[in-house]
Amino acid sequence: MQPKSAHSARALRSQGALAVLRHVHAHPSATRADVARALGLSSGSATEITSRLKASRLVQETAPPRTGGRGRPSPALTAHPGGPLVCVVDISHEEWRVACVELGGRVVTEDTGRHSGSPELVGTLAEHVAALHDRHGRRVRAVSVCVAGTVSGTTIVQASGLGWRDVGLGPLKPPGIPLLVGNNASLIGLADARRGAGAAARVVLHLTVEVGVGGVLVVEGRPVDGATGAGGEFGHMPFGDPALECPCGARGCWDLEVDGRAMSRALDRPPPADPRTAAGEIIASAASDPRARDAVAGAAHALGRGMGALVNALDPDVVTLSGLALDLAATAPASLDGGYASALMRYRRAGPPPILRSPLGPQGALVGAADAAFDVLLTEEGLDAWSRG
Amino acid sequence: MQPKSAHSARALRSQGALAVLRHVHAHPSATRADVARALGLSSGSATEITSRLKASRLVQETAPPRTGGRGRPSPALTAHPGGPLVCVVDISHEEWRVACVELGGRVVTEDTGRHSGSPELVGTLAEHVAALHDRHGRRVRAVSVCVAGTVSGTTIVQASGLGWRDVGLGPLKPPGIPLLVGNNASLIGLADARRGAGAAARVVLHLTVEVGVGGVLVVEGRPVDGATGAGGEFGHMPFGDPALECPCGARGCWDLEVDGRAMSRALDRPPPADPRTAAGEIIASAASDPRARDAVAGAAHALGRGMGALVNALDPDVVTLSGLALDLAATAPASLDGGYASALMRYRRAGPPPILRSPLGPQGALVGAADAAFDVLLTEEGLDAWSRG
DNA sequence: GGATTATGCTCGTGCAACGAGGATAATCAC
DNA sequence: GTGATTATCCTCGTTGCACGAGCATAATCC
Repeated sequence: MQPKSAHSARALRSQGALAVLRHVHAHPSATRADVARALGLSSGSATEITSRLKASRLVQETAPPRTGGRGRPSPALTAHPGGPLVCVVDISHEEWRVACVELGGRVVTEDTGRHSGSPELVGTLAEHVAALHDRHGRRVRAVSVCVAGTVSGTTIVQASGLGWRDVGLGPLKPPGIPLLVGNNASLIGLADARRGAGAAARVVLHLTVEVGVGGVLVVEGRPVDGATGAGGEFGHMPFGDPALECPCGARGCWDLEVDGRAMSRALDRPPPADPRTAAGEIIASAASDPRARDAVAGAAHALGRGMGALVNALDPDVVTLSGLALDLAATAPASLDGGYASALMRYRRAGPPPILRSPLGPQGALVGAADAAFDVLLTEEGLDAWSRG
Repeated sequence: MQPKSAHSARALRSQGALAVLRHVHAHPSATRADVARALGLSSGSATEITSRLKASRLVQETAPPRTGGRGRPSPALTAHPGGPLVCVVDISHEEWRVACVELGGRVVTEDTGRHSGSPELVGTLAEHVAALHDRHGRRVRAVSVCVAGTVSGTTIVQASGLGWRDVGLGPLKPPGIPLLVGNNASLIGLADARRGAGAAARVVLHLTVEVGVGGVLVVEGRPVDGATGAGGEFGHMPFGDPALECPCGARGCWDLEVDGRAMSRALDRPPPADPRTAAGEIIASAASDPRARDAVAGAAHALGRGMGALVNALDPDVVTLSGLALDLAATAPASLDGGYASALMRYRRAGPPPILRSPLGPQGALVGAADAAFDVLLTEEGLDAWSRG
């Protein structure tokens, strides 16, 4: 399908404003002069566009940040205090978070709590979302959910860590605003590719290990997340032992080779109820216990092998890691590199894509989810809708 | 990396023309009214834009195609007879082709020949390209090469079918115009996703089998071909037997499970010198020979399994097939489907992405290579360069 | 406190597209 | 044939966005 260039006069009209707004979102510390330079705008245009954006309650100009440089200081463009907000919901392992994020990615409000894994959590979260919607009204423009599991559209089709299957998140959607649902690995990857270790690269492959392995390919800042948002479920490629059946229903999934389940198996332990915690313990004990060290090395090797396979297939500029993958890489770097090299096509071995560590912490997924939502809002239609109100 | 919106007044100015030109390229039979409707242009704008494009020798308006419909007939927009051309070079198995393709994808001239597999072929092809460049002068705006092998930038790093390794295609580049090199599977996939079986889908996974298996993921008409153009080398993911070493240097490559080498192995035959031909013969003999039928079924099953794994990871709307994959699917459909279903995550099995047959024949790669080049030409810079001449 | 440097604002200009209204070119019905 | 119908095309005045030159402004440097 050829990209249908949505062309119209209206599209042209808002393009300058849109470009500025996107830049402000991507570079929260940018000054007005920075933006003008980056976008190739004349100072006259910058004046006009920013005044329009200010009038629309989208950005504000704050006092110059006193850089100590010469010349007239340039005001910083930041999110307007009455500007659009994204409500981000994070459903992970044993915790949930509901936050409001403004343009630029700053978290404005955040609620957290623990949960037992019951799908009734969805109702609780819906109440939190509704409360935020009531409080901020029209300012809340989208709800973006980040889930530790496989998603398809707005449904969680499988979440090994939570024990959920086919849980619809429709109840989280307030009427009239979009609901987005994404896998946490994909969203961390998105944030990392844009604002973290992958920021300088055009094609970023991000991988994360928690329960199983996931990730995403990000090309020029756009996540390659497939038809339903399930793209990036690399953990269910059969890089592993064909004799092992995965909860997903397939066999030999890579998932089963790299996480707490794999390491427990290598130690002849029963499958852990909580693979995430088990993995953390085994990795921690690797410093003193040779058997644990071997188990970690095995997982790191399997991670490296799959990484090499994905590099062969997807040809990224860099590979970035987060979650337990960072611990595996730190604890057994030689095994990871060995597995990586062994799986790469020969021609790649001389200069393989570097493996970088994501600097984003646990907030990464939140920022990614907000970014995904702002991608929808920072469009001609999104701006139109905002201005009409 | 956030997409750096190349914003400028000049960008705005050419947008309408660009949108029209892209539409004409994607829909060669479109009338002027079609284009205006598809792009949401007023008839006044359409008049202005087309007259500008005609003046720039980019399109011409031909006599209305007498559809027999009511109302005033609308002229058809087609490539200008003095418009830009792309020189396409196809290096495949035992043949080469050098063609000129105009806007819209029509092949204007075509030379073909056979070759022995010697890398000296590059020099011969360079002469053909140079001859076309002399003949058409400035009209030739790009050279786009389609290779049956793994490419990185403008170098063929490995071509099992040709026996080449690290062959640079720089000599094919006339000075001052861009040289693009792509893998034939990726380019067939691009053409198929835009103009073939995948035209209606947003996310298309294309797979082709010749010697080994290759393909590409195409999202909204854009190929996901990685940092160096090597994206889509799915054949070198370890879905196969870890004991087998691939010419690429890795082990267990999927490549080795689905082509003539795999089927010969299943028949206890020695590795064929020409796996493509061997595969054709074995598939042909499957009608009468049960052992051949089993060998074909094995390859089809392996193809299906890998396809399922890729669907898990990439989440396409549809999967399209070309090359020998079509023959495998036709000869052993149950094995293909069985392998596919077995590798899919359970939640996908109820409604898996449909497997479609590519209607594009051997011209597919040519069209894909031309499309890839026109993607570069149908940009603000490309149009600027054309107009300046 | 003046020189330097960098940025912001004003204002006239230009371009691309819009939209309404009339002109044009085919088919259809009789 | 001839008029009705349908669909498209062209003309022209208007609009909105951005440009760019010139001047105004606000910091640091010496």
